Amino acid sequence: MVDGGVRVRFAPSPTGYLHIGGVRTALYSWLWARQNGGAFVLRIEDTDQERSTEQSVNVVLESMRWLGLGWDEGPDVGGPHGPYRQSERGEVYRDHAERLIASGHAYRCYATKEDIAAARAAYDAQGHKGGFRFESPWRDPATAPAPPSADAPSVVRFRAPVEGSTAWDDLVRGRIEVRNDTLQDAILLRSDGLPLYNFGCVVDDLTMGVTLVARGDDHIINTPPQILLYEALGAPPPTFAHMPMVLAPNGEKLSKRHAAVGVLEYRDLGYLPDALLNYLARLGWSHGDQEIFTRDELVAKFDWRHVGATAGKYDLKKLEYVQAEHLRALPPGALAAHVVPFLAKLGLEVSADDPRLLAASAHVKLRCATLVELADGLRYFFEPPRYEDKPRRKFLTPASGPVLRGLGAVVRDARVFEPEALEAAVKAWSEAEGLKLRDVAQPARVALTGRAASPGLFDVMAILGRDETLVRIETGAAMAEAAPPTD
RNA sequence: GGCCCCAUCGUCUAGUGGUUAGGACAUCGGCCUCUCACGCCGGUAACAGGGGUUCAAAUCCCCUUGGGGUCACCA
Repeated sequence: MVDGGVRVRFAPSPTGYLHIGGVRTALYSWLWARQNGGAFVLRIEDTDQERSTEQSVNVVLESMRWLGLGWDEGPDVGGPHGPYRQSERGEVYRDHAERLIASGHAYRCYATKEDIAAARAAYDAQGHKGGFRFESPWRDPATAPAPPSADAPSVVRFRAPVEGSTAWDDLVRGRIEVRNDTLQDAILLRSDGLPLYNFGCVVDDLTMGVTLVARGDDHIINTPPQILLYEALGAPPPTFAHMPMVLAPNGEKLSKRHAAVGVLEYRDLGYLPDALLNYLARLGWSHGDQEIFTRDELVAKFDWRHVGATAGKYDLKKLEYVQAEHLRALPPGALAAHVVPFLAKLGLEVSADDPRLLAASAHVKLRCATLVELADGLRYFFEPPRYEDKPRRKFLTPASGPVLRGLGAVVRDARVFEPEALEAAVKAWSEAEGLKLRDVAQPARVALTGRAASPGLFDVMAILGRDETLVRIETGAAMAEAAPPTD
């Protein structure tokens, strides 16, 4: 043990994007560390040189930063137990492997992959229904043959006990017990000297003083051999929490085929990190009937007792709902700041403190969920309307020409250019003209926004201002008058 | 197949022996209304099946069924 506090780690392997399912593991770990004033450690498990890339490491770091899941120790910030990339910890693994060999808990095995395949084939040929367990000739020192040659490649294997059983109290599943005779003599160090997952993981968690290991339940099967390794190294194992997986809506393993699974995709789609985290937190954990949580609430209220054991299906609709709630809860200034980059993508250079942006966002945010949608709904406040074909043909007809002209006059003469006053003036005028408000409002809406749906007409006018409003009504009237007659 | 895990509305879940089985998303009605939303009101909808234990079981135990994980010199 390195010190007394809570130490939790997130240990992704950099093989592409940071998966949404992995984020939930990271989140629960992070919440636990923050709630307890402990340390959150980020470790890169890159011993699979086939699949790990430097670019992927950057994706992981960038994803975690965007999510706001800050780490106290990790590959870039360092820390007292580094390095934090497994590829740089070869010495630590070799030391521990030597210790295990010296204490009799491990041995060198010279069997080749071919030897093992042959043993398996022979076993199967005897009509067994499974349960193959490779018996290395080097397991028993009394009968072990000499190495095939002086420089023969070898792996280091764990001398796993065959008697008894191994058990632990899982934080989310309770007690789990497995008979030791179902375990293999796992390879600790490959012939190239690199550690295999179960060994690297244990050595790192041990030397980094990790007190709680939270991971997906596909690792339940790895836990007994890991506990045995802790025992062989004379150290108490950490607490384990195996969380259920995140499945696709159809029950399959969630993958690219079902939805965006890379965290950064959600950033580009216009989701808020806090919303994504909120959704993920609630997928598998609950706090009574509460659905919407701020980040601080999550830190304060998270508990392992209410983490469920059932696999959850990823529900985009619910995510969207949670996202919409967070979007609406954002203070005007923060909302504006978030949407500015998305406006820029549309070619609109708008300042985050632009009064029109602040005002318009307050209305548009009630009609969308993501920042991409928000930016789209904001467009016509910052550029001339793009008149959509369908609403234009339906509402900017010759008959609405005079209506728009009349409306223009009312707007031009309005004493106070504010929503309530405008509404009162327009209603009074339309009643006097014998027009229903909707027969005025729809053509006006299309003239003003180019669309059939928008925030309240008078709010739009007020935000646009008198001059711009008049220009657009004029434009709309002209379009209406030039339109082919309807029958 | 062996080993391990899981099982409440379509989905996420509340529920820790006694509840009209609650909430949220989705869905379907209605209200509001200048459109679209928001909001509000209401409806449909679940304890996988079978045995036990108990005065009493969604809750505890067993079996069945169904789903999932894992059986690598991947993680």
